[in-house]
Amino acid sequence: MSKRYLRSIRLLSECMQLFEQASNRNVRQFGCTPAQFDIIATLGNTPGMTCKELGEKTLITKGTLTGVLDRMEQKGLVQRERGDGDRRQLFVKLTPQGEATFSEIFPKVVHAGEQRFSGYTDSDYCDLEQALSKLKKHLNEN
Amino acid sequence: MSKRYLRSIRLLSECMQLFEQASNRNVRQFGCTPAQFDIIATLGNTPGMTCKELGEKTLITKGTLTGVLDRMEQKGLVQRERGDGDRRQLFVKLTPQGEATFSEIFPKVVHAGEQRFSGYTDSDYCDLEQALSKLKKHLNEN
DNA sequence: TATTGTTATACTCTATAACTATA
DNA sequence: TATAGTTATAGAGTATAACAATA
Repeated sequence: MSKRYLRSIRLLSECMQLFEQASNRNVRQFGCTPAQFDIIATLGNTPGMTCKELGEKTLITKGTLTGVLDRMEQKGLVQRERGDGDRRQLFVKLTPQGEATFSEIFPKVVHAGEQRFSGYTDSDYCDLEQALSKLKKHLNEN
Repeated sequence: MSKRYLRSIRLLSECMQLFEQASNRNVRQFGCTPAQFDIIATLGNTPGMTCKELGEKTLITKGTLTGVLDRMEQKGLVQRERGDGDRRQLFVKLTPQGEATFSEIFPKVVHAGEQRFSGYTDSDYCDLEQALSKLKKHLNEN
């Protein structure tokens, strides 16, 4: 019987869409596409990382990543550097301007999102985290 | 303190991505894009609906929807009809071929997704549904 | 005047595969 | 041979605004 499964998946997808729709609109108002914001948020507060690592964290495939990074480089948000070790790897990091964008936008986006959780109690968070942690573990294993 | 919020949102997004990545790959193997599958799944087992209604259910904006429906019409999956009532509205429904595609693909996609929940107990489902229902309600209200 | 859906524009993401350069 | 990243290609989704037909 797949009713139970469908109900859960539908709920998961509805929650994600409800959240993302508002969040994406918010991000775009700051002049970033969702993918670009994802990269800024991933690179923020790090010394940078290889394209491979960045692709794995953001789930953007390498061919796509090149294009996204090209546009961000044009906007002066990221820079690519050949590292000292393996000369096939490119090291991607935020430029000073990228850092500034991160510092300015990230807290605002987080704050706007957090507003939607106002009234969520400790135990609400706890239940949600537990249920989602279990789901994540399960999805990773199956 | 936004740590709690960030942790929950990160988990939500990770679960969704883990699930969607596999599901989208699966859907594409059947020759549909995720958006097209979304529309087929929404129209399946219904007499059809207006573009407006379809857009609301799938969260595809009207300008985009026209393009998606164009491609699906070309593939012979959907048809658009001017209704009897309000003559501004277009009624969208699956063609017989669209119905056949729905009947063939939908169960397979559901089944493949359900596989990843094998081992999920009744109480696991229960916890997940409760946590997500509460979240959905909350997101809708704030 | 407001609403339904289309058109037009410009951009962005996507999958995929072939390619370059290193290893 | 394998890996990191780019290039090339074709298609698809996105936001946005202007528009036609109808209400």
